[in-house]
Amino acid sequence: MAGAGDWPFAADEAYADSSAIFAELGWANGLAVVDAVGELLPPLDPPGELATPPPPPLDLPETPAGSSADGAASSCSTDDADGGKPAAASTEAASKSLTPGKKRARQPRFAFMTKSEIDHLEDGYRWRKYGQKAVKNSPFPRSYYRCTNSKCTVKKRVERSSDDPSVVITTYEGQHSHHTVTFPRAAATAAGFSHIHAMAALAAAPFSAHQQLYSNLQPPPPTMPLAATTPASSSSLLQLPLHCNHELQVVASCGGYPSSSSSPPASVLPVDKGLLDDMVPRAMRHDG
DNA sequence: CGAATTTGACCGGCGC
DNA sequence: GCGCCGGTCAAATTCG
Repeated sequence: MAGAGDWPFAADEAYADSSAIFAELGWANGLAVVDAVGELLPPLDPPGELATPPPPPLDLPETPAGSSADGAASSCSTDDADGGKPAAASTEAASKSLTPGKKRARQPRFAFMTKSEIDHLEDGYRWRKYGQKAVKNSPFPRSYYRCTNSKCTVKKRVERSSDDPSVVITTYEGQHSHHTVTFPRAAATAAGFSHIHAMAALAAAPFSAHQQLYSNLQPPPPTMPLAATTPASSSSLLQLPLHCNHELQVVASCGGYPSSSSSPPASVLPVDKGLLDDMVPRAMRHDG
């Protein structure tokens, strides 16, 4: 597929720490941080400090986003495992159940940080925890979840930032092959989970959408097809075209809001229309 | 009773 | 070659 090379997580294994992913995205000044109450939070204080250990020079082996306009294309999709250096551990363990010589295709990853006291945030999908590991340099364990849909291979990792325990780092891997099972839309809205929902929706969006998103995120913003009507000089509002002809607005805080306002501009507010609900045609909302 | 979680073991890649 | 580490498996346990 063309353009897949835009995926910045080519050699995701290089990102020892999830925060490094953001750094790579140029979000070091303020990751996509949302609060469980639905408010987009200003960039975490010491910008970049979230990257627990100073993000090492991300010298991606040979699949850096951009090393190839279309060559590294596969880097993100699945077979990049061969393109870049073999995954440190995300695949081999799985290879246990695979025939020798066959590596599990690596899935694209999408990570975001959420300020919340809850580790495992509701995102509309059902997950089953299959492991928990202590993380080096972090007092908090990392939990591994897998989508309960047997046909869905999406996984997600949840861990707390060692620098800011109030921040939960969620990393999705793969795409859902189905749609959200159930989600208390009203409750979610009431609880202000819109942003989280949006992020989760992103994780569920077609990969092409991811690419779109990331290509938009790539700094410096080229001719960003932004819908932002406000001086999004420091924050970026992205419109993510989805397959169902709806648009999901995602806020990527890249340095805070315009100094003039302490809250997100109206146009940056979450779409309060039931993100997944609107994204997913009702007819398609059958599990599996 | 079935589903989900917990937890220790195991595997393989990587760095030294 | 060895030890560390991340990721996964699977049996045991807990929960609804």
